[in-house]
Amino acid sequence: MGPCATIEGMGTSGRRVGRPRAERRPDSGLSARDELLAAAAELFTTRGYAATTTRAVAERAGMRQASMYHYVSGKEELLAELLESTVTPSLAFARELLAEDRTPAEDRLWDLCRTDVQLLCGGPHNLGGLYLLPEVRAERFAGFHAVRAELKDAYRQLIAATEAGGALAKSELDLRTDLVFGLIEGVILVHRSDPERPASAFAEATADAALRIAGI
Amino acid sequence: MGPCATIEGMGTSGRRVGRPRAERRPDSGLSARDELLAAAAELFTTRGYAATTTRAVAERAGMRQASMYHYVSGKEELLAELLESTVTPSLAFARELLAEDRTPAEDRLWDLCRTDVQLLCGGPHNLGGLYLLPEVRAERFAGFHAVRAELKDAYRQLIAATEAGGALAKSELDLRTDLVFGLIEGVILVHRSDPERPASAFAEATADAALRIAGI
DNA sequence: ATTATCTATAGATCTATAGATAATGC
DNA sequence: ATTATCTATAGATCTATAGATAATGC
Repeated sequence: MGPCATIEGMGTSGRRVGRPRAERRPDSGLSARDELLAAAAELFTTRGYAATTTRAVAERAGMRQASMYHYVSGKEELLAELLESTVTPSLAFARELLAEDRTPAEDRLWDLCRTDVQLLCGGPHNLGGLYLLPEVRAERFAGFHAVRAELKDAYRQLIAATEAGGALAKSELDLRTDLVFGLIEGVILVHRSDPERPASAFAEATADAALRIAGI
Repeated sequence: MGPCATIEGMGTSGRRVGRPRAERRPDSGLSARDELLAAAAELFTTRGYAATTTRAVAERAGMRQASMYHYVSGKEELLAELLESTVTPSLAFARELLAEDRTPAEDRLWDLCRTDVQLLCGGPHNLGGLYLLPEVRAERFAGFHAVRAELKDAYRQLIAATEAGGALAKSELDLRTDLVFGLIEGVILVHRSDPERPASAFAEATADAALRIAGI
């Protein structure tokens, strides 16, 4: 490895292949694709998906509208990737928790709620807000929905494994699961309207509230 | 009043002034403006605001795109009116409850939660879903936000008036208010993903859950 | 030669207005 | 005469492609 080695995709140092950009900007350290994703995250969550133009995304990422197509096929791909990248860490954590069967289910449920809220609200752009976009229901994002459904099922399993949850009939268990899940998603909205509040304290309060809803 | 008297704005009977519509449809009993509002409600909640064209709204209301402008100034006016018409009944009910100071605050809070969920999820088009649209944050809809803030304050007052709420510090009271409010709005999302479930049972379960969050 | 970008633009919208038209009302 | 509608369209987008260009790599 010579002195020119760089991490792939990163624009770490001065000279880069290809025609220079029209407007130079300080190097963010992100790859062009990641800059597009970050730009899309901010614009989609604040203005909405349909209201965000490809020009707005590209220009915020520091390139011209047409150049975006060198990295992605269009807006849809950006949203699909953002959605999946947001829910995947939550699901990974949920799976770990499901496997820890020596820890009381109550504690694991609390942990999942707290972590989920923290992941959704803790990032720079309130990525959780993406879930609320009406366009997300489209067939195109079935992949995201599948992962999200699996996450919801993890909530259901944990609720069912608690002392109070073990006795519930199926319909009652479904209802509580929906309420807990609804609280987590509703909290995204609250965070959206007041992004100043620190996510960590908020996450713990939400987890407390979720346990109360679950009946513990 | 002769036999031709009709309720104003209603297309109650056969002969109407003005050029006939290009496509005749059975009379819905609604005024043209209300048909536009109903069409907008359905399209905005399902496809989103920005993704809904004036053509789609007008055509669903049974008229051509340009004819819409005879009744409204554009999409914004439709959304503004829908938002206000959705939150106003909730606020009216909240005010009634605040005045009933002989009823325990716990009971009134439960009632407010139940009624709010019922109003938001009970209608034909999940109007509550309008709250979630990213465009709603725009300055243009300040009127709606003012009413919504007043409703939230009613929640806060009721929570503060409960046994458990009386002892809370301000920051803790705010947090619980946000969590309760977040639950109500989150429930709209749950309802959106499963509109089959009867709103009434759901509304009561949500009210129960809200009281638990409030610490009762 | 390869790559990342640019500029330019065709084609497809979408909104809001202008002006015509087909009813009823008087 | 008044009204509610229509058709037509100008002007303003917005997306995605074609083709040119300005770097580095060999």
